[in-house]
Amino acid sequence: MSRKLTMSLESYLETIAELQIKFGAVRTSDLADEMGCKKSSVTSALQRLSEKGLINYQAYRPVTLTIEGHQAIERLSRFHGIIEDFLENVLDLPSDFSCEEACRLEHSLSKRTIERLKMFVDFIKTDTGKNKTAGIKNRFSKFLQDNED
Amino acid sequence: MSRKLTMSLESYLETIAELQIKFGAVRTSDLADEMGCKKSSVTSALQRLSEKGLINYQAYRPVTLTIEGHQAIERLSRFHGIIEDFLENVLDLPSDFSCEEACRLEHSLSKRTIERLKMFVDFIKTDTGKNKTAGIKNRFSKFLQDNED
DNA sequence: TAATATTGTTAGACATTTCTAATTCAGGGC
DNA sequence: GCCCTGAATTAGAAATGTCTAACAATATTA
Repeated sequence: MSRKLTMSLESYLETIAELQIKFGAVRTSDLADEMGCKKSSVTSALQRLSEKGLINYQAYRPVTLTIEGHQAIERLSRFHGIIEDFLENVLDLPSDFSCEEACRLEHSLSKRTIERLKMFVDFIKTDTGKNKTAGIKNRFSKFLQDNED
Repeated sequence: MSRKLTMSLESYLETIAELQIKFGAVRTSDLADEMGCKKSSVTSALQRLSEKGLINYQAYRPVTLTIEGHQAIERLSRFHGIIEDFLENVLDLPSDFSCEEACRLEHSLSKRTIERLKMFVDFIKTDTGKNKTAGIKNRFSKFLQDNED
């Protein structure tokens, strides 16, 4: 079994982390609801995550993340944050959409692109355009308004 | 059979289009080389693309795109171009890397994000920062140099 | 043309991901 | 303690996507 996670398993792992914070114990049904799939699919995913040592899983019991599971999540959630920040605060997309889109993209963007994207967001936030009044973000907002279809 | 393409089939279709321009006829072996997979995987993909009506396929003969195939490609290659442009000319990443990354991302980014990204790249290209000398691109380049690790 | 080399396909395997349907388990009520 | 209900799992199917190895078709070339 390879160590690398598929997009699907990454999503399950993240959702486990979310629900753990939200509810404490994480049950199969909650995961199925949140992921929009059947419970049997969840069981299958849990078994595969368990084989990879990312969750503590025993049949018929709530699951928890292992240390390794938490580490895997950490990288993902950092990626998610950077992408969401870019979509919402640079591209000026609505926050709910940005979050959903980040959920997809965090599994596709390479580390290299992510890190550069972070640099760019940081840059945009500090850059004021030297004319004091309007930073790039404001000018882009105006640009969007001027170019509405 | 669903009409929607998977990432994998999208990649095969694009590669067929590329090779068609490059070589005229598209053979299984060329596809396998370009995709970095075995010929039998190509055959399997070709059969599925054929069922979806995207390519003209007959065993042991070179393949060509159908009208539907061309249409599918059009959307994808536009997406690819926008993403590559962003990576290379806004994030200032190397062009070969940008192309590879765009190949992955064109299958993940939503239409909405792509269109907004295009607006943003257009904006960056016109925005000169109002101080005549340095546009955003130049300032970001400088920012990157100042913040090297 | 006949032998050979290349190219392409099939068959069969395996992993992933999902579903439905059947079964098993755990906790609460009696 | 026994039964029932709901939660969870298994079994079995299907689609995708890939591989290896065996086989078939085509091309080359002697």
